[in-house]
Amino acid sequence: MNSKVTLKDVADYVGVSTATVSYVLNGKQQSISDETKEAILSAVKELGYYPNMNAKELASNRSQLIGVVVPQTEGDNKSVFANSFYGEILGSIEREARQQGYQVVISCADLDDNYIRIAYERNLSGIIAIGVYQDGILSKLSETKIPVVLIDSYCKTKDFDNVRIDDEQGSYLATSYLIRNGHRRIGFLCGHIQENGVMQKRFQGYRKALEKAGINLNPQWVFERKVSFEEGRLAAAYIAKALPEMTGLVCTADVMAIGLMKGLHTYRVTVPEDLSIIGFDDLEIANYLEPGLTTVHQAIAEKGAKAFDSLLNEIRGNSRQQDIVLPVSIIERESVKELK
Amino acid sequence: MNSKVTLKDVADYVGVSTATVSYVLNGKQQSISDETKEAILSAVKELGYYPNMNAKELASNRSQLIGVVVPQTEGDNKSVFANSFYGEILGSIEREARQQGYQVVISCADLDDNYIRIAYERNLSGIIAIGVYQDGILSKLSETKIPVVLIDSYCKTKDFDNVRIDDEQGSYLATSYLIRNGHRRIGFLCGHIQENGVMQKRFQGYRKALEKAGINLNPQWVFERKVSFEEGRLAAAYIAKALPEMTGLVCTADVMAIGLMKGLHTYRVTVPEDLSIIGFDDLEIANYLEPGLTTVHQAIAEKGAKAFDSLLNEIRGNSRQQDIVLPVSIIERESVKELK
DNA sequence: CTTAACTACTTAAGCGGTTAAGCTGAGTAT
DNA sequence: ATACTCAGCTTAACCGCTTAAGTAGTTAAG
Repeated sequence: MNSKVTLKDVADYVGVSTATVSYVLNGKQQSISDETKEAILSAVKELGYYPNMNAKELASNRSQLIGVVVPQTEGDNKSVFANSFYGEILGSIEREARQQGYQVVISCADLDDNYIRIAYERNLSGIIAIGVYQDGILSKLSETKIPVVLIDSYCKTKDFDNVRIDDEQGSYLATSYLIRNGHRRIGFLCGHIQENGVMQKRFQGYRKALEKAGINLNPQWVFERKVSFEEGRLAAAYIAKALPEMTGLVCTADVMAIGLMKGLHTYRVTVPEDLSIIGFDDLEIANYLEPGLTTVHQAIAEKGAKAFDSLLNEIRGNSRQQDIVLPVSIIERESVKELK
Repeated sequence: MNSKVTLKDVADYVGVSTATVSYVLNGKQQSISDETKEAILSAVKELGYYPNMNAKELASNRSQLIGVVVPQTEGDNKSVFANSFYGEILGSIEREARQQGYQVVISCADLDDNYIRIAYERNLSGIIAIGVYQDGILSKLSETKIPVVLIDSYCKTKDFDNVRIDDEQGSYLATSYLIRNGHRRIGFLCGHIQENGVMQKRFQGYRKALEKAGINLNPQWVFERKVSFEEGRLAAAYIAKALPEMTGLVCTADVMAIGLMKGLHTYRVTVPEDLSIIGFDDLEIANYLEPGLTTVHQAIAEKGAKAFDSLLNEIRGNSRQQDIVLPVSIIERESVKELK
């Protein structure tokens, strides 16, 4: 670990050229005698040589760096990583990347021109972007030819792989679950539908499930707010007013459902007696609430892992434009009551 | 954004040497006429030139990359980023870094030799490491001369800045709060004390507060477990047995307190009627539970921000070996009952 | 005995920047 | 007229590595 042992130092030490050392270290096609190989390898150990990645990447025009971009804010001013959903995705991407010898550079500042500049400057070999809903930036990204995989994105631009869950199905299952439990007057608490493709799909699922059961959708019972604990809590004021007529509610995010449950307490409405609630995401915390939150499960960590797999494929020049859809399922806990 | 516009391209376009362009772009001391400056700047725009960071860092031997290292696992097999405590710190570091033109490379694999290698290879200009309790690796890091700032670390090695809260004081406050509320038979649920400096300090605080109030510490009521929701839940079995004698409990992590509350439900013990609980960290979720979790607040995001500030100072060659201690305070919610 | 085909290397030209040192010509001092 | 200064550049070495192309020595084939 002595400062600055270079390839040249190793080469001199062994008495060969830097090219030979480079070939040995990178296992290229060149034929090198076993003696020389061993001599080089042990010199590397002895001298404590480590490659200079900048030089390596500059010379080879490849890089072992990938970027992960998350939205700047979701709901409030906190970093989105404070939301364990993003944290878990990030963690699983990093784990996969590390195993493959890649490092992860993060940015919590949305996918914007600034980020594209960085990706470009750093010669990132790939980008994973979470929750992008604007086509504009994607077409710019497309020009850079950097491999990109999106997570939970709904865009017209179809140049990229996309890993997501079946959002519509999730919402459909959630709504149907309430219906199966005897509910017919079911509300919907969600993020802003216009700006957010995920919310659009989930709204579709809700709509279709109602339709199939012959229930009219009541627009008064669709509550759009930002996605956060606090906004969920604040929604309680409006939702309480819809009671007792409304008996069930589909929430498109566990965080909103959790905030809501807290907020409802103020209005003395208890879950699930006065209102059945079903969440979405199955965050770890959902299992530790009282009552436990019945919710739509998605394999969060798997999303990250799958995204990295796809990215690696693209980096290696394989496949393109896949839409990878992970399954969802209902996790039954205690926040939904069966209506007789 | 056309592929590979280099400094040379800009220089040729304007009709000057690459040196001149470099001087203009980096604002160095060299005197350059305004005309030339403007010509270069507009050529940069026109051609869509972006520097190649690898080349830049190679030539200048500086880098705009910092590393953030978190422990591999805490409690269970999930990525620690799923714990919003770490997520929030990471987010705040990234925000600060971005504003200063730095990028953040993450690693969730503990601070180990492998990471030091990466730091070295990548020429990281600094490292922020969270929750390091082993001196061995720190002395190795010390040799590399890379600026390092630790967060929540308690190590003998005093070569580095350390940002933390007053853990002992936090625990002391928490315990005193229970005492002030009439509790005298107070338990302690914590992480493994031996392996974890933070837990040691918090245990001290608990001990001292009891001592000051003339209360004997009952070792039976000290529950050591891993720090996670699930381990908190599992602890309920043992803690329930200590009731009704024990009336209050200090938890050294909100996640444990939350898991515990869930677990206690199974044993039909209610909080705070049957047991008063005070947490530690003031995670966002603490405010959205029912009952709201009374807890020791720490400014999590600020920890990250302060750590980056310190790091930047060191990178710039200023100050060394500061111990930055952020304040703690009690947030009163509803999980503690006043005993008559 | 040539020639071809290997093996086991070396040479050297980059990759895209930085930066110390040098050069040039106009302006000023002597 | 001569020397000095200094603004405004240029030159070129270098950062540490990759890699196409070349070379020498051996062995096998014709």
